[in-house]
Amino acid sequence: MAGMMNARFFLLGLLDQRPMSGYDIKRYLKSLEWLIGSPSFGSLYPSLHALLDQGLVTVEIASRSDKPPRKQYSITDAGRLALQEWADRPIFPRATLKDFVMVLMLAGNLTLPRVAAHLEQRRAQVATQRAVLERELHETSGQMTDSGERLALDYGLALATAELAWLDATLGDLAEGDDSATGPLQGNAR
Amino acid sequence: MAGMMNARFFLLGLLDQRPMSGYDIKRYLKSLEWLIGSPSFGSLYPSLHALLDQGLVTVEIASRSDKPPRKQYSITDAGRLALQEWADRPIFPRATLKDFVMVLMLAGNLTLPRVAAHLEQRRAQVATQRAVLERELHETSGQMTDSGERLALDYGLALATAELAWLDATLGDLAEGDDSATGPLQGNAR
DNA sequence: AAGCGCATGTAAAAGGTTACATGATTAC
DNA sequence: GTAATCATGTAACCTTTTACATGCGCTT
Repeated sequence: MAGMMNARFFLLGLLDQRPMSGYDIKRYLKSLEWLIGSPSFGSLYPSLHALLDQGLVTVEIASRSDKPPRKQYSITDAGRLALQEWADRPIFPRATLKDFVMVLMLAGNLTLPRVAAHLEQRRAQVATQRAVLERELHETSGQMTDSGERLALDYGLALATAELAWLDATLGDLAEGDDSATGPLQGNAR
Repeated sequence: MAGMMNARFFLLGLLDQRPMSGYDIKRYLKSLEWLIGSPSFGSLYPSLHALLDQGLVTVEIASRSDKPPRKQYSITDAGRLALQEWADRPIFPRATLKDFVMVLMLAGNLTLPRVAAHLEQRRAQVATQRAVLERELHETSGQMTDSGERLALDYGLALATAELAWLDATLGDLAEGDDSATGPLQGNAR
């Protein structure tokens, strides 16, 4: 699902929101398959087993009358501790869009300043990458090089610009509703 | 670099633009590492060897006076044929942003109608995904569910909207300069 | 001769996907 | 009883990253 052994921590974060079975997780993630992909059962179940072996989650077999029984996984105290440590780490330089969305998904477990810190880090990263793309585009625009490369650079530039706009707007919302109750987090999609 | 054995065809496409060494490819891809990631040498060199074994590329050792010698890889006729077949396949449903950028990069080797077809396919895919995200966002907005999920959905919505705008603008440019010489392909990044 | 940037390569380990196998329960 | 959905799991295969190993050629 993602390199850097992120996948397991992400699953742990989902289980911190509410206990779920493997099947539940798969369905839940289906709606954002486009952004982060939903893991295959062939990687999902072994990941849950690994978390279990590490004592970060517990299982409970939930038998229901009308449907086959399922295994409900719940996070443990040790799991919450490990998750906290993971979420506190700064985004590593080569983080992808996927990595960022995974952190975003877990924002509900984080304090507002921590969420803001993650957004700021992403902002810095995207701004840097945008500058790289722009420089590259200007350098290659002189010589009539490959049109495919120009297309790709232009596309990347458009996405980076849109992402920066969203980050700024969302960061603004966070600052606005700073310590007010639950925090509003209105939509900023244009 | 990407599942679906795409990586090798992508490399082949780069070599169709101009002969390069492994080191060259790595540097070339470095500027769009953010979008598609640049492969590690540990996967790059074996991929080139595989292309060589399949007869899709040839090598030539280029000795230069001032620097260590390098292996220049060039595409063969068989390689061009295989590449054509690959590029003609429609984008598969679960294609990621990365997959799309890889096709975009190779646009220079494709005819204008083919490029347009790829963009249209991507447009349809993104529009569908955008609708999924929007529905999900409205469904969950009633119940005060997790704020992280709302953030992620809103983020995805913003990106999808921006991508659709870029696709429409670029598709417009392609139609405009339809059969005029080299095709302009101006920038549409906002 | 030591160190650095260029350049290529291999092996071990990790992780994921595909395909297969299994079983419960409901609906026909 | 047979198909369909729900639900979990395993194994073979493929690819990638990580870490290491090697060597050329220039500079100090």
